[in-house]
Amino acid sequence: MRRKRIRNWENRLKEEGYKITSPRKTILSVFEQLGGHPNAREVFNDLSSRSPDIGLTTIYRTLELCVRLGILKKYDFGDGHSRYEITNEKTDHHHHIICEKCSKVIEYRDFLDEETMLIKKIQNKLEKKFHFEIKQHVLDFYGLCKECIDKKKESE
Amino acid sequence: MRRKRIRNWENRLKEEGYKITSPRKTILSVFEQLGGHPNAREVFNDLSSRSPDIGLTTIYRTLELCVRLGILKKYDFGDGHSRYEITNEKTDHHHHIICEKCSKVIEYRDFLDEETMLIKKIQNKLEKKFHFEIKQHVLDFYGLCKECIDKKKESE
DNA sequence: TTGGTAATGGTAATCATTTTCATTTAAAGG
DNA sequence: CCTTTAAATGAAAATGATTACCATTACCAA
Ligand SMILES: [Mn+2]
Ligand SMILES: [Mn+2]
Ligand SMILES: [Zn+2]
Ligand SMILES: [Zn+2]
Repeated sequence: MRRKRIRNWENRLKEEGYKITSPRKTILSVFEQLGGHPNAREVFNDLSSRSPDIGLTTIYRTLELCVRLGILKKYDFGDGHSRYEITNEKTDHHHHIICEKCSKVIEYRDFLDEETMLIKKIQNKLEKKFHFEIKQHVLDFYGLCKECIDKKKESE
Repeated sequence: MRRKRIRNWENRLKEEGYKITSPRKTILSVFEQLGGHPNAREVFNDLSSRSPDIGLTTIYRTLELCVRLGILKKYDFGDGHSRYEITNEKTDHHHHIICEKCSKVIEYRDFLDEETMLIKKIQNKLEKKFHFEIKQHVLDFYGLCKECIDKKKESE
């Protein structure tokens, strides 16, 4: 089991009958290289020099397509625009800590064992009680990052 | 300790030097009576017959003001518009189960004891590790509600 | 009761995202 | 390789939520 299929997302597209196009390759490369949680415009800006021919429309379309196919995850951290993140073994499930002041996002995936177990337990309880079929969960913490705490102290 | 201050939000406004106006009373009454998680337009529609003189602008302003003062909580369930909910003893902290198909929201607050304790524990760990000051958290589950599961089965 | 100031509401402006439609391109065959 | 054809693209216009402006109104402290 060496490095598993590079550009695994090309397969996903083919599987579903979508074409592997130049814009799609370029847009996905942004996620493979930069990582993080860019929004549509940030992807657009990042590409503006390298590929000024790719329209913002196509970026939006590609991002949403990839979300539908599970290639990207879509997040809303409450700052007014959707953010996207590539799905793969490394970035798979994790939780976020978000600064309410500067929107910095820290992600962590070194869950306590209890953390994972308990969430499964809660999920089972809820599925039975409310007859839901639960697909995923979001556990995000909101607060102030170190920098914003310091800034706040100074200005007081 | 009988029922604590009715319309406690009037005090909050005064405390912060804001005026108790007719539109503000009316808008907050929607939350006291209807409950739920309405968005700005739904509040506007609900008021359209009773108080057709209140502008959508004022509703947006009032909602955001109340969020700043902690009178309302603001949520984003990913369906494209912010939703608001009144904060009080009864509705205080709870988690959500959201249907990804029809956007139905169920809320629950009968946490397992472990649930509450573990979240505190995780929060402490994170505060130390990342030097954050964590103010709140969101634990929401996403999936399909009973009705949407049934509909899906039928159409197959 | 009244003056000063915050609040309001209509309208225009923003901003993210979607739709439309004419043009281009991937990829399946030949 | 060359054609064919539906899918994909990009520019521009449309949409929908939220915000900014500004002239007018209404709290409320004096
Ligand atoms: Mn992340
Ligand atoms: Mn709720
Ligand atoms: Zn910060
Ligand atoms: Zn549903």
